Amino acid sequence: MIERIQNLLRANGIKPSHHRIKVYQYLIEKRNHPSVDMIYQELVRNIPTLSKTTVYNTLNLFLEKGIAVMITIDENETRYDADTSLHGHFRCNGCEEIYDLRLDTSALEWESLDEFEISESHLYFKGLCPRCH
Amino acid sequence: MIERIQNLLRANGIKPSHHRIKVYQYLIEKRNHPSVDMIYQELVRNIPTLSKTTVYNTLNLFLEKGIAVMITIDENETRYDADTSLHGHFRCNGCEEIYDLRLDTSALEWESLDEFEISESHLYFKGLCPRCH
DNA sequence: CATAAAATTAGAATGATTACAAAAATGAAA
DNA sequence: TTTCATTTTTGTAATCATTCTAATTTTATG
Repeated sequence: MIERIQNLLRANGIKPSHHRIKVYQYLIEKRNHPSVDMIYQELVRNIPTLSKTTVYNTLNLFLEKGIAVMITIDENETRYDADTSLHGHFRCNGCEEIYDLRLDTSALEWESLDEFEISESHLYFKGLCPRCH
Repeated sequence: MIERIQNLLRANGIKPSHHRIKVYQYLIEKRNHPSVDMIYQELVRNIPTLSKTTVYNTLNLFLEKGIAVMITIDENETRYDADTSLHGHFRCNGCEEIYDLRLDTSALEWESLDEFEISESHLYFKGLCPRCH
């Protein structure tokens, strides 16, 4: 597992330090679209010297190298996702859970965007999830 | 014009004060998806006593009453739009312009969302616009 | 005019994020 | 192993958008 992460990081031009591996592992194991603080609070339990700045630095590096994406579904905290494939999100206003929305990518090939060069696509909804509805 | 705005505000349960009318007028005339600061800088030229807090209060009231929506396409500043119809946005990484994307709303009726009650939909892209491309 | 309610203001507080410079860890060469 | 340069990490301070709060001004009403 760790080794697979190391290879993935290296393949994307990221030196696989212990902290970086742990942050990436958190993202792919929890799949919970965490904020910086959520990652920090979890990891600091095992890495007492961890600095929140390191989590910021690491995530910004992941974004830059394209192995994670930023989600702006929460107005005051950035969320992160290691699933960089084209998909949407749903944030429940009741339980605050963020769901992944697998979607027919053909629906996202818009007509009038011919001349536009798209580098990022963001799609999300808010409302109530089945459990809270 | 002013009168039409007054009626619209009143119809949505908002007392049409001078400041509120001006903020709303800015939104519908400029159609530029402004930040709070952009609105403030423009209006303060004619209303020297204007406070930025008032712009914040006013926009939050508009959101609450449903006559404007928040756009999170800019990572560090919230943008606003008085067009509350379902449409997307495109932010050019070159000129920073935010374009409206009229889109086939049928494409946004996703399959697996049956049990979810949607109250907000957000769709945006980033990249290069035709001029900057 | 008087008075209560609502709107506006200014400044302080909050909180997420970034900047920065020092300290620690890493890795290669001798 | 030791040295030395490079990279990573750290802690603190700075930044900046937004909200809070309490005072002031404006508005509407009797």
